Amino acid sequence: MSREMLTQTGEYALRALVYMARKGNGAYCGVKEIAQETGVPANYLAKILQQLARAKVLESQKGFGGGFKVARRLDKVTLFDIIDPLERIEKFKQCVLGQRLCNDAVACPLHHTWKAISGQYLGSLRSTTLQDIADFRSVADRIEHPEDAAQAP
Amino acid sequence: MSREMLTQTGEYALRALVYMARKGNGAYCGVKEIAQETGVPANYLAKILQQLARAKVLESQKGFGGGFKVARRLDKVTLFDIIDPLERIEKFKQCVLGQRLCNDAVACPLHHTWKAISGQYLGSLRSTTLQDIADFRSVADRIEHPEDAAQAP
DNA sequence: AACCAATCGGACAATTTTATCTTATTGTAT
DNA sequence: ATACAATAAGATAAAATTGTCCGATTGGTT
Repeated sequence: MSREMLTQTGEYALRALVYMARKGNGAYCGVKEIAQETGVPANYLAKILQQLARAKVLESQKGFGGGFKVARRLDKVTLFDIIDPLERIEKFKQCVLGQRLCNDAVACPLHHTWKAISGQYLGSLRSTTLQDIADFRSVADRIEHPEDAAQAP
Repeated sequence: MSREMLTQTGEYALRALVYMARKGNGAYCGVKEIAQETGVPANYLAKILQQLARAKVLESQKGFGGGFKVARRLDKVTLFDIIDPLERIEKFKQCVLGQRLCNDAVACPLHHTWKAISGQYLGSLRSTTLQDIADFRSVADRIEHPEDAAQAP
């Protein structure tokens, strides 16, 4: 059993959702458009987005003008919400050395190290929202468009 | 391209090396013995240990009484040394969102989050040695054998 | 009502990872 | 020298992951 931080599938999902979040308007996004813009294989992306729709992270709409859109407010969707339905994140809770018994009291030699690492990983996933990402401007961006940065609250 | 913290292969390697480190004596360990004790498939383990021997982390000895042993002092072998030959760890340096350009100045929305996460991961791998692990006693151990713990320096 | 765009879902194909098996070779001990 | 224990190495198989294709279905538009 492997401990992926991010499978290919998870990365594709992030790319797509980040694209959708940054696009901003509440309209449905077609799979083709997202695939085009993010470089993700369209058919595979469709499957991934369908899974996220089943997990209530996205809403899908069939028919003309249909597609996918984020189902909740952007600040209510964490990276964890996106990745969890696609990968078995519980795998991080299992003992790295495969010991049957491994917890804070009876620990394998790597238990604490591993707990710290995976804790930070999962913590970051849970505390970062699509809103954070949509708002993000890189240093270069801020230099080019200084008026957009550091606005009053 | 997926970002594994630890593939099955990597986990097997850790289990085996931790077993060897904790066994302690400088003798060669047979693959069968290690496989038995760690629950790793013997033939597959052989392949993994051979890779680590090629990477100079282990030494192998053929013939009667042969097997594998750690090639350096335990405090000179980090977890990174063990995992690096088996997985492509550079994958952590690549942009999570697949952007061609992504660095501290021109960053993708996840660059900093990801850099922190992977930084802690790689840091832990580089700073934890087999010696640390061989020395490790769990809380329960220390209660059972208090004389072994907290000895004078 | 008929049409059309787009998802849905299942089947299938390719690739990568993991695992096994078999044979050859090496090196030590008797 | 011979036997034996154990690695080395290559071929192959199984499983999981990733990717493709296609027909069915849905739902809005004209």
